[in-house]
Amino acid sequence: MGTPPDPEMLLPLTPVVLHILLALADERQGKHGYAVAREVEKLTDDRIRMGPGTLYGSIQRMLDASLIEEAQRTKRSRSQPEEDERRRYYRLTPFGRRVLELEIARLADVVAIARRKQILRPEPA
Amino acid sequence: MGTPPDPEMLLPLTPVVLHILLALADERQGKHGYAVAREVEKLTDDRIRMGPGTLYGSIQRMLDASLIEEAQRTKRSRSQPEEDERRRYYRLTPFGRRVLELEIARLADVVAIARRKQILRPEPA
DNA sequence: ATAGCATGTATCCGTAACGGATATATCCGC
DNA sequence: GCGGATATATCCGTTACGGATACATGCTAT
Repeated sequence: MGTPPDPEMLLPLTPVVLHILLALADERQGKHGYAVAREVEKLTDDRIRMGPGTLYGSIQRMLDASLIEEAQRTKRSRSQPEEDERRRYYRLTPFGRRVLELEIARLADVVAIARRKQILRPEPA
Repeated sequence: MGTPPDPEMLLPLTPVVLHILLALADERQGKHGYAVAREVEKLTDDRIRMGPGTLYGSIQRMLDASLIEEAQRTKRSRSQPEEDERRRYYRLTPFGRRVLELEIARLADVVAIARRKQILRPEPA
């Protein structure tokens, strides 16, 4: 029934949304919100930090846009039988994955343009 | 008197601000607002379009942040003695240039992270 | 055991950015 | 001199961000 959404329409992503998608990109099982925030800080060497307002507000908007979905809690091994009940896990939807791919391709273009205009010094090692 | 501003504090740039800086990056003489908008559309293959609100609002904010400055109108040759009086020219400040460099370096890092996570297909030619 | 801190989620709300609509004036080609 | 592209300016509704606050749970050291 719903018209399949055009991923291009969501571009450009905001930096926050991009980094959340990136933080979730290699975790099939998903991550919970707080872990996403820590991953973003780690990936960006603390240059991007997310307070709770930004984090949970963005997650809600991304759920609404079907970029991510809530994932089932995976059962742990006998050695780790219990897990923090408060956690809510999220993972990329296939749609979110495509949006991420397109956004990264767009950013690669931007960097290429900047190189042509000699914004960057030599090639990064 | 004024404390020298830390360029890192302005990052990450919004996509609009980034593209305006990029459009001005290789023009020492500066460009006028409307020409900036057309350059951005050209550079992004029409994926980013700027209406007047976004364009002039962003220019004003960038002036306030000292990322750009108004440039003197350059005298034209005898064969082109007159020029559209309405135009206002802008160019990067040294500070704006540094901010642009840092932002591009940051984006290059983001793309590199995405490659590590196998978001992108092979190397772009 | 309990105090203290990190973990974890949620909401509120002020500020800023975006972006369409509108207005107005000038330039250029016919 | 008409019409469309050029050029700038302002207004204002919508959205995203981001700090503050709140509150509950898990962990660890004394």
